Amino acid sequence: MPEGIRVRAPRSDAAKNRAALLDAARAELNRDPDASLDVIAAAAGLTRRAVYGHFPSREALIAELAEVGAARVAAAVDAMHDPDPVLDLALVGRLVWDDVEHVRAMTRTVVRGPLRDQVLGGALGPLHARIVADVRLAAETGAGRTDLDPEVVARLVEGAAFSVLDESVRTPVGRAEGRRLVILAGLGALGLSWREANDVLGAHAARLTEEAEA
Amino acid sequence: MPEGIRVRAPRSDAAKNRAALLDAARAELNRDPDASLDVIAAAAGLTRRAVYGHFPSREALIAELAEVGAARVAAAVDAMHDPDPVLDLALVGRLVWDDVEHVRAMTRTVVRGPLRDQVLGGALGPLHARIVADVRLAAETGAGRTDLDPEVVARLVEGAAFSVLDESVRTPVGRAEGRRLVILAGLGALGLSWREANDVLGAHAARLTEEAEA
DNA sequence: CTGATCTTGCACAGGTGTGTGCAACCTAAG
DNA sequence: CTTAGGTTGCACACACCTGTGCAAGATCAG
Repeated sequence: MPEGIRVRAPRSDAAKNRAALLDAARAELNRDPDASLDVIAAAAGLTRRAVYGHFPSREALIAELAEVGAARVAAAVDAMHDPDPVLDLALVGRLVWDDVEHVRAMTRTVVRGPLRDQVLGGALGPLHARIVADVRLAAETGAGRTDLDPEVVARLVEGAAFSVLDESVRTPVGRAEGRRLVILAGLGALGLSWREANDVLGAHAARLTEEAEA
Repeated sequence: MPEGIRVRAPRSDAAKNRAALLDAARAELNRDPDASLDVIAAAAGLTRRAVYGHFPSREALIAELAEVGAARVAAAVDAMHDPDPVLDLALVGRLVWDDVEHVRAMTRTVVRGPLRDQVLGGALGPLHARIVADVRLAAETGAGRTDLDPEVVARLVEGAAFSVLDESVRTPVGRAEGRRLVILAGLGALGLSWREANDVLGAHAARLTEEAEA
């Protein structure tokens, strides 16, 4: 929606600075969820005042940050599927973790904060739907639990992932260990025994735990 | 430690107002974790200024609130034990839930906030130790998972309980349903399959899911 | 009733944060 | 080079919070 009559193209450094602001915000909010615009702008090599040339408010900045991140996750997860619901769930766990692992604290604050519904209901809506579908299919197949509503189970699965996120923020957890924990915790919430969960892990090591080829 | 020479007993309404402040704080912080002293004092029928007659600072108020709550939970949990680690874990889940169910949001903010370590390492330290012991014993018995460090499993079990707490804050969950969810989620994190978890629930319904006799 | 205990109401100091306005100043586009 | 696009640095207004001081009033103990 081009509203004003541009007599000249926007300067190229504008977009660059905007991106720098988003990057800086991601990094700073990853360290301190309540980082002020001042420190974010400084980290981007700009002034607080300049931020308002790119974003109407602090909230708008963070919201865009969250949406970009959510879109990234959604894209990463959409790139791989499996017909087996249990394996698919494990796969989702791995993909999400890989994409989020380096911005754990930031993810945590978004997912625990007021942006939660906006993000989970927005770009990540399809992901939730996929989890619910997997849970339901697993239940019908006999692999997953049938004692709880699939919607609730999906929430517990997601909650288990968030628990791992919490744990990984408190005590350092490596990338590989994080993957394993997310998958095991998720399958546990789905109703698998720990042996079954490990069987899944072992039977599909290539897709679940091994590093992607460079 | 009686520091000043009291020529007269303290007024009886002082203690009452102090308790009212704690109650109001519990209620208000249950609605808004960042409730100001102003609204808390008002809810207690007092002025913000009067608060400082009872507590040296806002932080001290909240800290005392958290410690009182933690002590309550610790006492409730200490009143009942079982030698079977799996059943004991389920029992702990039930007892904690019953004690916390009516202050879910408040509990959530304490447990997710900076007071976490102070509380979990303080009055609730023994509870964590008990969970770790149960997890370890369950692993040795063959009932619980052995693929993860007991300390990590304990964290996952606690995390599962917190997930249920989150879920119950978002969508209303009855007292009985909460109990069931906490236990099932906890045993799932321990490594039981959903059928095994339900078997435990069924075999000990009296102690796990039924209301205590009045 | 008397007086210590508590509460009130107001004021103030100090802090932190967001959002705006504006003149001066760089810097890239043409 | 010219000029619009972008940034700076300063100013201010505003909101909100905590913590304190102090005089005046209310309230309970003895």
